[in-house]
Amino acid sequence: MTVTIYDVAREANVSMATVSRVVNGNQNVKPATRKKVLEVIERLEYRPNAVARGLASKKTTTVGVIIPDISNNIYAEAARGIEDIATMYRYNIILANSDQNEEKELILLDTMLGKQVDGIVMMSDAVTPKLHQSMDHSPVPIVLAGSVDESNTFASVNIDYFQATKDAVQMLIDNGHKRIAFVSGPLSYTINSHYKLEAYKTVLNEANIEVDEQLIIADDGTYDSALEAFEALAKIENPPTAFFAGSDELAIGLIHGAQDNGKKVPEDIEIISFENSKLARMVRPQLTSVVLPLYDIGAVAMRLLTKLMNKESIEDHSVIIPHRIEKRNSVK
Amino acid sequence: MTVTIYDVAREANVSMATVSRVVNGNQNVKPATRKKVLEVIERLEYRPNAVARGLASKKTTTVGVIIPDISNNIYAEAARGIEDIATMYRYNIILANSDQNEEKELILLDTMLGKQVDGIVMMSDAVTPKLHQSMDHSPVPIVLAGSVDESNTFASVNIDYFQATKDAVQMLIDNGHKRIAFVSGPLSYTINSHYKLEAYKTVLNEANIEVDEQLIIADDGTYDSALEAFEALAKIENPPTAFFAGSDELAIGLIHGAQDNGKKVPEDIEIISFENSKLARMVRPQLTSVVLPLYDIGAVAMRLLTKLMNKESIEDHSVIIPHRIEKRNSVK
DNA sequence: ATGAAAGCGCTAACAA
DNA sequence: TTGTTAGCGCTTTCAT
Repeated sequence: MTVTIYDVAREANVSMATVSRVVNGNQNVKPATRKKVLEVIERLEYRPNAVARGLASKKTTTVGVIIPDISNNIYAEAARGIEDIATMYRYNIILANSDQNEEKELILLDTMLGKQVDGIVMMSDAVTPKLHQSMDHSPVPIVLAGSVDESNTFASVNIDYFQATKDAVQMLIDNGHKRIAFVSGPLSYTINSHYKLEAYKTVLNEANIEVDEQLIIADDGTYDSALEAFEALAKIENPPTAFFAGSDELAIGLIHGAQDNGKKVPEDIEIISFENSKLARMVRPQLTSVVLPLYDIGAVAMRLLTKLMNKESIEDHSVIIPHRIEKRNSVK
Repeated sequence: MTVTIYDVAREANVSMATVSRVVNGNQNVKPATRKKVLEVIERLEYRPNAVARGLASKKTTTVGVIIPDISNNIYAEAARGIEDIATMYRYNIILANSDQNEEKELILLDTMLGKQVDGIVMMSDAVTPKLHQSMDHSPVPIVLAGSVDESNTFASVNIDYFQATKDAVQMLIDNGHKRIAFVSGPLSYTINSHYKLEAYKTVLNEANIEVDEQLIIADDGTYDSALEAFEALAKIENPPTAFFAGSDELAIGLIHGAQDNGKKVPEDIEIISFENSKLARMVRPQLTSVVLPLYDIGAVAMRLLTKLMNKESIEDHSVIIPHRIEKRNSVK
C-alpha cells in the first residue's frame, strides 16, 4: 500500500539505484532519466522512508535536544534558536524536557542515542560526573548550550556569566550602593547561578564592601519569591538599596515589592536584571538588564553541532558570545 | 564497533530472536535464559537500534509536533503538556515551528511523515484547504490542539473560545460599560481570534450595544501595539471605558497605556484578558482573565493521539475542555 | 521455549 | 550513466 523506491523503479523502468540517485540529487543521472523518474515519483506520490534511509546510511538527520523545561521562556528562546538553525541545515529535532533531573537526563541521552540521532544539544545546569561519563561515551557529538563545562571536554556555547554579573553589580556599586542584595533561583539548579554568586562576591570584595549573607537570597526563582524577598529584606537592619536579580521575573517581583513598600525605583531602590527577555520592557520602570542572548546561544550551539557532525575542524570548541547591558530605567 | 543484537545473541548462546524477545519483554522466555541474555546486554552495553526496530516493526514511537512558535509562551506551555504525556506513553517528539506559515506546515507534515512518525499533534490557526487535504492523506492519526476544525474531520482539543469570550465581554457589560474595545493580534493568524471577535460582536448585539469598528483593533499582538492602541483609543470621541484583550501581553500593554494616560485600572478603565499565563499576576493590578488551559490542551491532545495510534475507539474526537474566568483586579 | 529465515526500504560499493 | 547486490539491525512469522 505504501509506495516504495522499488515501485518507482519498476514504473520508471530503471533500477532502485537510479531512483535513489535522483532522490538524493546525485549528478550521475541522465537528465532524461531524471525527468522520467521525477514524474513517476510525483504520480505515485512517493515519499522516501527516512527510517530505511537512516538504517542504510547510518544518518538520521535528526538531532536530540535536551533542555530543562520548554515552558520556561529562557529555554524556549534557546530552543527556537536551535530549531531554526537545525532547519536551515535540514535537521529535525527531538525535543525533551529533563527538569534538570540527572536521572532523566541520563535516560534521555540513552533514548536519543538509541534513536540514532546524529548529534545532541544539551542544556543542563550541572554536568554531573555520571552525566559527564555518559556524554563521553556518546558515539555522536554533543554540544552544551548555556552550560559551562569546567573540564572543557565538551563543545559549549555561553556568555561569560562571571564577567557579566561583575559588570552588572559594578554598575550598582558605581552608583554608590553599599548594600546590594543578590536574588536568584535555587543555586543548585538554576542555570549558572553559582557563577553569578561568585561574581557578586568577588566584585563586592574588590570594592571593599562586606558580603552580607543576609542579602543573598536563593529561593525558587518565582515572581512571588522575589516579592517576598523584598518584603523580608526591607525589614532587616540596614536594608539593601540595590538588587541584582538573576532573571527578569525576579526583577519584576522586586520592583513590585519595592512599590508595595512605598519605594520608588530607581530613585529609592535600584534593580538590575540578568536576562533581558521581552518581559524587561513590560514593567514600569523598564528593566536595566544584562542581555542573555538565548536565541543566539541556541543557534550558535546548533551551528557548532553541524560542524562537529560534519567532522569539520573547529577552531575553539568552547565559544563565548559577547554580552552587554541594556540600560533602561530600573537603574539610574 | 557498535554492539548489535547479533553480538548479544552470540555471546549469550541464543538466537537473535530470543534476544529480541527479552528486549521487548516477551513472556515466552525461560527465566534462566532471560537472565543470561540480560547479563550479556549489560556487559556489552547493548543499546537497541531504534531505527532498525522502526523499519522492521513499522513503529517509531515518535510523534510529530507542529506548532507556530515555541518561543511564544502560549505554544511552549502546550508543548510541555504534549511532551509530558508523550513521555508517559513512551513516545518522543519531533518538534518544529511553522510560524503559522501554510507552506512550512505542508513541508513539515511531509517531512514528519517521511520520518515515519506514529502520529502528529498540530497547532495551527488556519486549517486551509491545502493543509486539510494533506492531513487527510496522512497515513497516521493527527490531532489538532487549540485549533478548531470546522469540518469536524480531525480530532481536536479546545475550549469554547466563542462562549469564553462572550463570558468575558458580558462581565464588562454587566459592570455597566457601553464602550468596550476589542484588542487582539492579527485576525488572520492569531489563534482563534476570529471566534473571539465574533463572540464580541454577538454579545454586544445581544446587549443592544452598537458595534463600533473603531473599537476593534487587531495589530501585531505585541505589548507595544497595545500601548499604542490605548493611546489611539484614548483620543477618539467617546473613548472606551473597558477592554477585552486577546492575550495577557496585550492586557499588560493596555494597563500601562491607561496608567500612562493618568487612568486608573479598574476604577477608570476595566480590562479583561484571555490567557491567564503567569504574566497575569506579574502586573499591577493583576489581570482578570479567561483561563486558557494550554498545558491541558496539549496534554489531552497527546492523550487522544495515543488512543488513536492504538486504534482504540474514541467517544468523541472533538473534545472541549471547560473554561472559567479567574477574577483578579483589572475588573471590578 | 527457542531458532531459522524472510523481510522492512533504503544506501553504497562494485560492476558493467 | 546505470544496474546488481549485499547489507543496515531489527521484528516477526513459522517451525520445531
